[in-house]
Amino acid sequence: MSYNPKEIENKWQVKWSEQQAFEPKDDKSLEKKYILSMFPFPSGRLHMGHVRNYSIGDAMARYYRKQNYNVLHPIGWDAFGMPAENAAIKNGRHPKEWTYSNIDYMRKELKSLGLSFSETREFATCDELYTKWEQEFIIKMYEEKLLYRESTTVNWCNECQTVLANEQVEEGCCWRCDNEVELKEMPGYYLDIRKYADELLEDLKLLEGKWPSQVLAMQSNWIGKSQGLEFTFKLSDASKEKLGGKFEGFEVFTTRPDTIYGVTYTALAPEHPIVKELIKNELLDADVIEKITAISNMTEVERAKAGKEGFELGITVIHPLTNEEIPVWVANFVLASYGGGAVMSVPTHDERDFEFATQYNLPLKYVIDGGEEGKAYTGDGVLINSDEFNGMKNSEAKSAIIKLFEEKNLGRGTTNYKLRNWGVSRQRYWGAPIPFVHCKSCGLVPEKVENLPIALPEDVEITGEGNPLEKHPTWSNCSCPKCRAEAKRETDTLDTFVQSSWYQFRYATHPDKWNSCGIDKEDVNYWLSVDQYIGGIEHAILHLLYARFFTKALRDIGFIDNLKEPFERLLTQGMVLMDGAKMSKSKGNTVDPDALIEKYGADTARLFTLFAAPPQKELEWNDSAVEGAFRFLKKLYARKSKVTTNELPTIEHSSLSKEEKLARAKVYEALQKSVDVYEKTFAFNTLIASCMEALNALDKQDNGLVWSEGMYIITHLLEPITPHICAELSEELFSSKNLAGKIEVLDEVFEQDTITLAVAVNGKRRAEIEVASSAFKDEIISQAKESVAKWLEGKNVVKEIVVPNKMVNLVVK
RNA sequence: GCGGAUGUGGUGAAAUUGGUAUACACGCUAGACUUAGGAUCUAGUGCUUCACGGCGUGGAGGUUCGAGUCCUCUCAUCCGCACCA
Repeated sequence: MSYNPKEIENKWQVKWSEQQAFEPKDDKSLEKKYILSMFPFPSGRLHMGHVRNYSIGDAMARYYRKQNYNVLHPIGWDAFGMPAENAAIKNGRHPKEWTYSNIDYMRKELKSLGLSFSETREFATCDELYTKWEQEFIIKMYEEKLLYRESTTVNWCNECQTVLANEQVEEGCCWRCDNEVELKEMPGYYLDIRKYADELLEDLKLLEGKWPSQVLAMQSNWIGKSQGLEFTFKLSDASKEKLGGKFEGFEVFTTRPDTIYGVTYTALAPEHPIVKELIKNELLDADVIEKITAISNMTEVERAKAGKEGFELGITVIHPLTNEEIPVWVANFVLASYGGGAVMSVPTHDERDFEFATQYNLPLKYVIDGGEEGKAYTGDGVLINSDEFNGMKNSEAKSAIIKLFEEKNLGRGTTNYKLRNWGVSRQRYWGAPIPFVHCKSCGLVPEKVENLPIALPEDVEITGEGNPLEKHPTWSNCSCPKCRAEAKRETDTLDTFVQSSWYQFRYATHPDKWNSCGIDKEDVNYWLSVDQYIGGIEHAILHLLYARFFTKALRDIGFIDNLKEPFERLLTQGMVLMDGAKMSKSKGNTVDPDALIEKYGADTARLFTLFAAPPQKELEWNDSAVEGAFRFLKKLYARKSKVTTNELPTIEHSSLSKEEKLARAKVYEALQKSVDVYEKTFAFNTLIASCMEALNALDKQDNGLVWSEGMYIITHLLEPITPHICAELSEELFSSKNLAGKIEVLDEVFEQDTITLAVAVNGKRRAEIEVASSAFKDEIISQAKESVAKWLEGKNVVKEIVVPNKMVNLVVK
């Protein structure tokens, strides 16, 4: 009978499901492995990226399960989010119905790939039971002051009609719909991730060598720690008066306190309170007010593209050291959200300040020696024009000047981060409701924990205009949990990234406890951290930063014990490409996993995915290479007729022919390689190649015992990659004995009677010799010389190098 | 501009500590079997040369008996961040 993947795969998928073969065991004394592939968004159908992600994770999970580890390999659904609402708008389907029916379909697709997921630990993040516990965490975070509500400038996507977190803005555009993001002032809820900035940065060190360096670098840049001086510029008396006495001055931050004597102007962000005050009281020319307002209404991208623009505000501040009067400007490049929204400008030693100063003819004052006139000098040097600090190296002056500020109580050394707090409010329906109530007398009040979950109303109208929860006639009506007066429920929902920040703990929590707690500490102590996490690089900052933060926050508010990092090791898989471009529906260059499985079977799909490229690299799709993978499995299946015994045979190696010995050596080479591949390098492509080599070598001989041993080991090795065909062959040929436990490597198979050595003259390969493996160095050298006599004529051999088992190099003159 | 990576046949890619560069697969060429083949099998396949040979891991140097691998410089491509004071 020839290879029939459909029949085999169906048989085993049913069998595994019946046997509950992939459920983790409750016994906590067992050694565990937690293998996690990032869970999918239930978009409707699997794509090849999913197939790759889950094939990699499944190979690891199956490998460890076979080594008798207690393996947790769960799957679930990252189920809230915009696309569900878009489907509602487009096709009139309810987001909930759309989501759960997608899940049902995709669950079948996953099953058809033969993935060894736990079935009992599956959940969707839109399950009310999941929402319930998440809301409890949110309330606790509010009580512990990790969550707060404030009104500030936010990123607004008008297409999605919602606020976005900083991390969700890519080059000034919405991560979902690519619309340009606007800045808008509005209230929202924030998680204080900045409180953890330093820990998040420090703990990246724990992940070195375990996470891709690229991801570590990206996170480190994103956190963006910098050290410097923070101080207040006091307003001149006249300016104070002009502002009605409402401001004493404003704070600035600089990483270059050594250049402080070179300050010739200061600049404020258009959103700065002082600027707003000037506009409010019409203390600026009407056309200037108009222009500043125009800047305020620009998107970030527009501002960046616009080039530098600024206006003198007609107020001045006093330099804290020189007491000089310094003009204050407003400038479009000053960010409201960093360093207090104000900068001290030193055009002589900062490129950006220089450009602005040149444009508006502002004065220059050089304070570090070494540059040229008419240019900004950003290098190191000795201070000039800086009073008592003249002659000091600028690297030393940095700390000396900070010290002076601190002594005179003018300012302080401080650390600043680019990282901004995580805005988690979304003005959308399909998300977890933020469990708060607005009461006229009590203000913002968290819902009582016993009332959770605050569930979404089912009867909503989703039009894409405005917030469906806000427009719902009755849902937001409630009573205040504190005073019982009539109150209004919060209609914002949580960012979907909140759900994916703690799902790794939910999987680890035994399903029997899912009703009684969100996270079980003991279960988490046993299963976490995740031994191997696998997913796309696109989450390098977003999800992976949030999940790290959430882990630390949940620890600090008492929901988990002393866990530092959730993901011990991270593998970021490369994209699946077709014709050099990412597969996408709009480009029409997709491969449908269902069709692929229908034509070749899951094993071929999995084999090709792991064979075509190492997992970390991009994978270029190639239809005929898929055929090649299929051909190999057909061949493997056909060779079952060669097997003559149903167990691992004992073979007397020395009595074998050359071909038989070579075949055994190839088989054991693959076995030897497998540990490294499955546990360290994940270069499944090389393991598969070794198995192909082994099968090719077996084909060159016809010893039944050698064949039996070979098939026994090859099906053992490939089982994590192509589980169905291997399970089938193992059952039929070896009563599945080869799929339990380890197989020991036999060193004797690598021993050979003769060795082939390359002979090089002056490093250039000239000949090959065959010597007895017992041969002494002298014998080898004389034989080598003979083989390359032609190149030695008339020359002196000055050095002879023998590399054992490899080559001989003769150095001649 | 800053940060991270990657450059090896026609293609996807291999290559412990520096030790026979191109394993494995695709593609291609030729042949066999076939009514036929997008099936299967066999052989060949880095470039160059009639040949001996020469040249070959982006480029240029260097260290070494020996470099894809180590060092210096350089070029190209990809990814991320980007007026962060």
